[in-house]
Amino acid sequence: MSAAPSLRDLLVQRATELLDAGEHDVSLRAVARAAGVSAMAPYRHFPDKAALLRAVAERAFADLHDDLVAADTHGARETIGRALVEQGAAYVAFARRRPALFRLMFTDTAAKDGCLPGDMTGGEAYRVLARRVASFDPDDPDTATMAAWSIVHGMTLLILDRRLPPEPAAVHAALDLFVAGLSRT
Amino acid sequence: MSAAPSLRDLLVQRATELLDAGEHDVSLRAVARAAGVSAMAPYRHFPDKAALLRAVAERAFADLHDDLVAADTHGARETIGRALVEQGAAYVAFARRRPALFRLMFTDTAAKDGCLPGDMTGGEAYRVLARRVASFDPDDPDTATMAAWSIVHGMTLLILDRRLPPEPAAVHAALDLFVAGLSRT
DNA sequence: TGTACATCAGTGAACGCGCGTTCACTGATGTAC
DNA sequence: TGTACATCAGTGAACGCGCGTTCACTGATGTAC
Repeated sequence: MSAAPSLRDLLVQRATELLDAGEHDVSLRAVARAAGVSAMAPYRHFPDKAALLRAVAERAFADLHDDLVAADTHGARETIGRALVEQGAAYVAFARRRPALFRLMFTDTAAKDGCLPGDMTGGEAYRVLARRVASFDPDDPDTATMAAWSIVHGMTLLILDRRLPPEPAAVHAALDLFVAGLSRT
Repeated sequence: MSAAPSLRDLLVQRATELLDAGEHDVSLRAVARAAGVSAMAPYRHFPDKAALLRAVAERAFADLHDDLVAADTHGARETIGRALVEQGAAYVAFARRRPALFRLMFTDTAAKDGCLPGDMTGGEAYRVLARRVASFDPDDPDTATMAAWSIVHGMTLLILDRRLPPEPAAVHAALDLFVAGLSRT
């Protein structure tokens, strides 16, 4: 672990910035350009483009994890149900703030075949959600977690794809409805 | 409406077939090739590539609509809750059968900006779902429909992206959980 | 201390590729008189 | 019936583009003796 800022880190950083700046897709050459380096330089640090994107997704999953933890602990000060709703809202908010990055994290393209970057099941971010859901439905936590993740993920993508309105009030209402149903099970 | 099979229809057909054959993306030239026609021929029938894809998505939405209606009426012979669950399972099954087409239908890319093909809200397929949901929660049907669509859509994409297992039993379990919660509201 | 060599990050030109789209065209069909 | 012209679907060559990746290289740094 050297203290010097490595080109590797810089490339991940620049790629993330390009995605956050609205680039729906990012080319290896563009990342190199943004880092002020030749088109070939990235190959010193990554075997190919997919490997760079995998590193970008991994760091993004860590960011998402932090957001979920923050929302969960904040919400838990009121009620357990509130913690779950706040987690969902944070998930949506993350994707709205960083849509291209979010799609990169979750979309399984042929290029990434066989190697899911930041595989959420078994990942840290997933566990934050799973633990909170388990406090509601200890009988079948797997099914409840699957349902919870699905509703949040679906709402997120439907909003990104402009099929549903992005209003926070609507998001909260739908999540409240789901959590209310869970509580009464 | 001529009886002769137009090249326009053939292009839509071939594009759909290419997507269903596993092409994650489809190029205008590939579609023309598959139709046995020069690369320029499609421009006689569509102003550009996006217009062709829009036509493909529109036809696909009609197919999805038919699947949802069939599942709904089939399920409704038992209970109303069953109809909703079966609709959700049919949505997932459609996407699993035709993943590339499904992504084309719903993903809002920069290319399609300002013109959502088969906009589901306000579309026929959406109404099939909305009507069934309304039979559960007449107080706030919009929120309940949003939640229902979200859970189904999210489960679908998480399965396509290999974040959740595709087992029908798991899908049904999660949908049952949601519908049970809805019923008790 | 000096020399010889290995390592390693980054360069810059070039490759082959498929793409969407342009352009000017061909040749068949329909239609007006 | 014949001629002149417009319409229209499809052709085929070419454009410019950015891409991921290859290749042989340069020049700085570290290390063994």
